[in-house]
Amino acid sequence: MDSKFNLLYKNSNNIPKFQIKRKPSPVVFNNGGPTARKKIALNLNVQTNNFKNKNKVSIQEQRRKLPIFEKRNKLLELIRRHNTLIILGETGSGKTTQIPQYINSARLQNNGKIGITQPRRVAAISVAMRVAQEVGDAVGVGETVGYTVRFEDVTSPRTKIKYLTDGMLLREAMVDNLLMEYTFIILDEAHERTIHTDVLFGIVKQAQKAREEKKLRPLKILIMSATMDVDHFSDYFNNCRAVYLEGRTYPVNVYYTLTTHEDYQTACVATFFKIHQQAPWDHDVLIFLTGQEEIEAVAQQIRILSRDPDVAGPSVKVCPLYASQPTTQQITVFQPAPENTRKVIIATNVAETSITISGIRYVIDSGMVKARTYHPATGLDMLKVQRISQEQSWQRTGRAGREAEGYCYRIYTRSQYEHMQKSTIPEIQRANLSIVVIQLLALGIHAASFDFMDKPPKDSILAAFEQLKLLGAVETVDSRTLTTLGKKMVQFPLDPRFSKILLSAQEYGCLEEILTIVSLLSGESIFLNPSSKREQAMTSRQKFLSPYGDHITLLNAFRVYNNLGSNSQRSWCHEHYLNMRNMSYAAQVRTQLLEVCQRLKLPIVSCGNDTEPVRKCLLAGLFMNVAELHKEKQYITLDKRQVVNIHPSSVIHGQQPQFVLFTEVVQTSKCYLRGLTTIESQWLYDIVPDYARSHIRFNKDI
DNA sequence: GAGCACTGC
Repeated sequence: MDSKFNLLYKNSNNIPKFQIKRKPSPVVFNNGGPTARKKIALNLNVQTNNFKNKNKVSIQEQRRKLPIFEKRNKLLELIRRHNTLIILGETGSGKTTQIPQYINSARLQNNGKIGITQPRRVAAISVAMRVAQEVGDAVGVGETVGYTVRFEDVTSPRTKIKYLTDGMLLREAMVDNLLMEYTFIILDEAHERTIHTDVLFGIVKQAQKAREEKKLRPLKILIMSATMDVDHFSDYFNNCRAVYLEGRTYPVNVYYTLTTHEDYQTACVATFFKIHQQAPWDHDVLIFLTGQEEIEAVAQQIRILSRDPDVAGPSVKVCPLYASQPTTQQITVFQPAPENTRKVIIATNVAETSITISGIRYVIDSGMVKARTYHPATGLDMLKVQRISQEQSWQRTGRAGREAEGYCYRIYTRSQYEHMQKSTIPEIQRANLSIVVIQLLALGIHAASFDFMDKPPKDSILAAFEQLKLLGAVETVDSRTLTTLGKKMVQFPLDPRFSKILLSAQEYGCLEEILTIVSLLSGESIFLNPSSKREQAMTSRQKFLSPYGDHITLLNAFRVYNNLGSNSQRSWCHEHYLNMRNMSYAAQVRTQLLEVCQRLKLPIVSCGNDTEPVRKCLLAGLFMNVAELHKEKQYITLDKRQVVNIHPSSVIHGQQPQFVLFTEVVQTSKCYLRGLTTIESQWLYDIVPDYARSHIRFNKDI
């Protein structure tokens, strides 16, 4: 079998050269003996397809069949007795959908509301819809059961069970830090440790205490999580009680490689074909890799090899899967493969939490992930391929055991596994904290004294304060309050630098233009660049190009789009290789930001075709993001004196203006500036004189 | 002349 497998590479001469770096050897795994067998527990993920009433069993019957049902009374008793409770639930335990209903029908919330947070919008919406159906409201979602996410509030004054994104609850907390609307707050998927959930931990804990002290209506807190890190959670919540709920998962046989494999991509391909030749055709395979380019390359490789006449096994349907993919392509992942065809999904970590696919019996785990890390010392974001954590590896493994006993092939040795970090570093410890710091200040809290479950690095907090001080949001780095400007900035759902830009627009008379640019920067890129049609894409968009840079180019494209009727927008986007989804998202953001501006009574004026006010205004918030030409094609940032390059995707690439402003720096193979606008150094002296004097002169002295 | 994981307000 192994020698046969080797043959298959000899005959395949069609493979693009960048894909196979060396001749692959077969990957050898341990035999997956009894010790490798482990029944694992996972979080509940939203699975809309599971909600379908397959066997015409009534909804109530389905509810009774959930593992959680038998524990209903015991759970209610515990919830009654404890003010804070941790609920650990395996996948399919039904905790997300059932517990709020149990509380509601037992009238535990005493005429108050139950708020249940989710890290993702789709989850909040789809769970709410399902629960509304279960509750049996004739009118459906928006009555007893509702949801609130950005751009959408489907609740009524009668809503008792409200699903919302964690970011949304955080916004609500900024209006009322005691969260008086709720008698129950359920923080679901707490193990994911999103930056919002982490801040909410401290907020709800504080609200509970404050309400008790002020003899107000008590706040009950439930923390729901997959089975990890229990002690850590419990320690933080004053040693509160934790209960465990069984789920519905199947055993997964786990295999490790016997030797290390640096070329994990090729090892994944080799392992796939090993499985492919043995497993029944209807057992689908899920491969975890790190990024778009890598996924497309491996997909291509598998397609080519599977057509090789020497390869045994059924046909193969290859489905790449990553978040930035057009939705139409993502849909194919959910469609079952035709008869006698095996489906192989090659995915990033979207498939770990956000997207659940049925039919997976095999998982191949590269053990790698691409992650973003913020470095406070340089202010740079770095995107790096690194090893996953042990928790993450079990999350991936669990994807094979959703419907039946499964298999997981780990492209790393047992010893490598044992050397992995136990948990993924929480986002709050590796992110730029300026938003968190300003939001906490809006609540009168200094981030350095906030009760975090895991404290972010001191340097990150300090860097955030220094940035806020430069922007004029705080007086000093010790401030516990915001300036008048800071209070306005925090109204916007934006990075403080962008809020500052919006608030400066009045001075330059260009709020119309700035609203558009900031909205476009809030979402993903509107430019499509299919590798096969790159030339056409570039020429079709030629007319939007501005010599002043990427921001003005974005503005030009949006202006045309926005003046079109809604029925011609789609085809126009298609013609110009623009992403319609991201374009209309930006339009939605723009509407929201416009509302905030109107609330703040900012005059909505336009500067017409003059770009100078727009560029100056951008500089008012992004003055710490300026680079000066240093030598041939090389720039140096004024702020931290980093050597940087213009990213080739920029419209400025190829030109060498003396000074540029940028929206972000990302380090990949080099340090690249992305999102550029040309500026005059004199503007810096006019807008931020102190900053300009200290930084420009300093740079010249080198 | 490179190529960016994933969320969210």
